[in-house]
Amino acid sequence: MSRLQPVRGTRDILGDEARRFGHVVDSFRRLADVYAFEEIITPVFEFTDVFRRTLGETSDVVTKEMYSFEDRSGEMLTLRPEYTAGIARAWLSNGLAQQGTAKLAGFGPMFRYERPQKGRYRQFHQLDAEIIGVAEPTADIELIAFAWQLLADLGLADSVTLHLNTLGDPESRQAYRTALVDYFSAHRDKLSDDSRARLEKNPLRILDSKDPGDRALLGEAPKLDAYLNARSRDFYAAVRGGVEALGIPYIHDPHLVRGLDYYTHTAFEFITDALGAQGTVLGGGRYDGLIAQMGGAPTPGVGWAAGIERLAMLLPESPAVAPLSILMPLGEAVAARAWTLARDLRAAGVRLDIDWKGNLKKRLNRAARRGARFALLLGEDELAKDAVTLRDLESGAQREVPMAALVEELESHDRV
RNA sequence: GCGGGCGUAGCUCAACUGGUUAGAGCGCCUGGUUGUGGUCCAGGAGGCUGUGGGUUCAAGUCCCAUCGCUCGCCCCA
Repeated sequence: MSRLQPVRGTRDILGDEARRFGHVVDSFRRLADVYAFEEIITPVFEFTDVFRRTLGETSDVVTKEMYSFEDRSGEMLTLRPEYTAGIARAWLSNGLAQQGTAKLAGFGPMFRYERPQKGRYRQFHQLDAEIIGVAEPTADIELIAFAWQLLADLGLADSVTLHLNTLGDPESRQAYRTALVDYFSAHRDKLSDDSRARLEKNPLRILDSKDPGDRALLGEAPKLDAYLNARSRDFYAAVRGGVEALGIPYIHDPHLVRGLDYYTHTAFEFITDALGAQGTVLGGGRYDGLIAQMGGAPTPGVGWAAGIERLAMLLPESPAVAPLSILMPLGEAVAARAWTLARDLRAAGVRLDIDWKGNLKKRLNRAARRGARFALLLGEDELAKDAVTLRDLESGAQREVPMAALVEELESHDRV
């Protein structure tokens, strides 16, 4: 047992959970296509530098939270902790700049070496959507529209809240940062230990501290609004205008921040209170500085990512499955016909399983407990007539149906 | 990396202050004779009590360590 357990923070997804997971992915892919995003599938691991360059050498993230290892040829590799860096790398590797704007969407496993919590695993899965090459707020709005429609399609419109903020352009952001450092430095003795460390490494993060003492200081703290230049103000106004035009409810959240320097302008998160401390279900923002920081020509970008497991957990109900039919061949003599019949029904899209084993009583019993809708009995009597006995497991009614008419018969019942 | 709670069949849980072959329900399998279900009856499989040490005549029960789960903190790209 001990050796057969999964690695810490990893897990098997099966049964109803797998159905929910699949439903989230299906909804995302359908909508990504409708919004005219191209699918992009990037490797699950990259050279460590790809992530290190985007995150900065000193951050906790690099030093203790990436799944890094050396391969046999001595290369330092890292299992991707997020999608964006890989997409940015792919954009550069493939010379996609030549094609102008790119709207890219993908999903898959991500890896972070951290202590598991509710809805937070070492291997988890994300949906991701990015627009690269558009400097205008239209891209931000389109991404939020996409995200909102996805959440609404999943039945989550009422259980999440959109939090929206701006970090301003680099000039505004820097001015604000300086003001914040000045302010908190003056109150250094009242800050929590954690926030004193943040003062050095990541002052914006003090704004979303959970420490009550820190929070008490926020009231008097400088507000970003006062430091936004005209360009930044206009940009944010345009994003808000778009979101409002679409009728998407949101709250302006001045404490919603991003720590890294390449983030600019828009930051947004869809948050639920149903998942404890891990309430963000979908988050994103603009990262105009990222591609330049990776070594490419300065290129604007916006995107978001969403945790598939978290979305799956929040689904109000299990996804519907198509009615299940079970073919029950009775006796050796009908085996060959059972195979061809099953093949034809499946080719026509009927969801069908075959139960070969046990007496009929056992088989009907099993079928009922599986929640099957129809039993198809094929014995020698039926074979002689080129028919099956079709039994409705809900009503108990049954009658003989010619094989040729089966597909139509099953489909008409599907709609009941 | 730090702190709190918890680990007994697939699942939900029992086992008096340490005391003999660790039990129950659900689920699963088989049977109750030939092709008609969810009920009922009978039987069966399935546990090195997470793992490794220690204390004791005796450990599921006490102690230590470790692994895992869980709720938070740090972090959240």
